[in-house]
Amino acid sequence: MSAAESAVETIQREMTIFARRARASAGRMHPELSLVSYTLLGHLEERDGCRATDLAAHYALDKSTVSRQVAALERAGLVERRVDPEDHRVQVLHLTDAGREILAQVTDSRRAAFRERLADWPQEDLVRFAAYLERYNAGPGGTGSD
Amino acid sequence: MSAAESAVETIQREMTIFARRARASAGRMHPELSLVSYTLLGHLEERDGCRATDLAAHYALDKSTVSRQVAALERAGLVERRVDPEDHRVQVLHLTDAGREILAQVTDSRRAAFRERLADWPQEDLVRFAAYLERYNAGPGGTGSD
DNA sequence: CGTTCTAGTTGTATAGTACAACTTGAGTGA
DNA sequence: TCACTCAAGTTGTACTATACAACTAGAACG
Repeated sequence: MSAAESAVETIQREMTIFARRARASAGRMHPELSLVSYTLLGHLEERDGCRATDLAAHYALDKSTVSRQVAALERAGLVERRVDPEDHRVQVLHLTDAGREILAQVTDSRRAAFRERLADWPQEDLVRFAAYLERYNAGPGGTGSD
Repeated sequence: MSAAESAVETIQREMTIFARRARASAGRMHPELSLVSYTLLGHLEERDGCRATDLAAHYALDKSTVSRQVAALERAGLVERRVDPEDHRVQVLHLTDAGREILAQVTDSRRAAFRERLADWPQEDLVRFAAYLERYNAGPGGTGSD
């Protein structure tokens, strides 16, 4: 096997390990906000509100899954639903102030954890690693882990 | 914000994106072998057999989780348990031929996906990216995404 | 020996997910 | 206008992955 092929295999394996760990630890780190909830909240902030169907499509989740996630987030007071006056089937989801606050908090704490984990990395390596990750995620979608 | 801090933030964001995408797609790609099972099988092949406890420690899984996963894999005929003659508490897990075959199949298909995604990367970058990921995952546990 | 440690299993509970059946509202063609 | 079809969400149900706690069985060491 060439060095490139073996590197691809390593990348595949390590990304897989990371994905599994991320999910497991997200729950422990932030019992109030699972990785999915965090992601959905982030999406709502980014888009400044959207429909449940959009979330389902964007994250390849079943609409029932999104429905229950949103219901939980609403129960927790982190999002609110506003019925679209144009189409009464549609509920436009918005972050509440509390939701915005928790999202910011979790983002901070996640960032702190990453920072600690990467504390002894030389800056040059951090920058290069970050660039590789961006390049990977920005790459042609659909075939990798998308 | 320093370049190092901004790099940390990028790493956090991109890793999160990756994790979310991987989670969404892992199950759909290989219905016959979950992400966890695949990872465990891969570990067994790499180490040429190991104990359930080692798997649990290495992947930060509860021993009960590993126990059930292994039981399922054994039921499927993909691994076999050999009681350690030195210590009868220990079961050394080994891939069966069927396990090796399925692992190879799934690895091929996953590798193809990754290879396609990484097709236009210079080998030098692949090797460095792989090294960074290994280093990240091997890093001090508990705080990042471990 | 008995105590304590280790490897693994089993009981129980929870979260996240999918699929299917349903409800409600919107659009559309005769 | 009315019936039919399509779209957005909800709810019933089932399954998987997971953790934690309680347990069994074997080993190690005094």
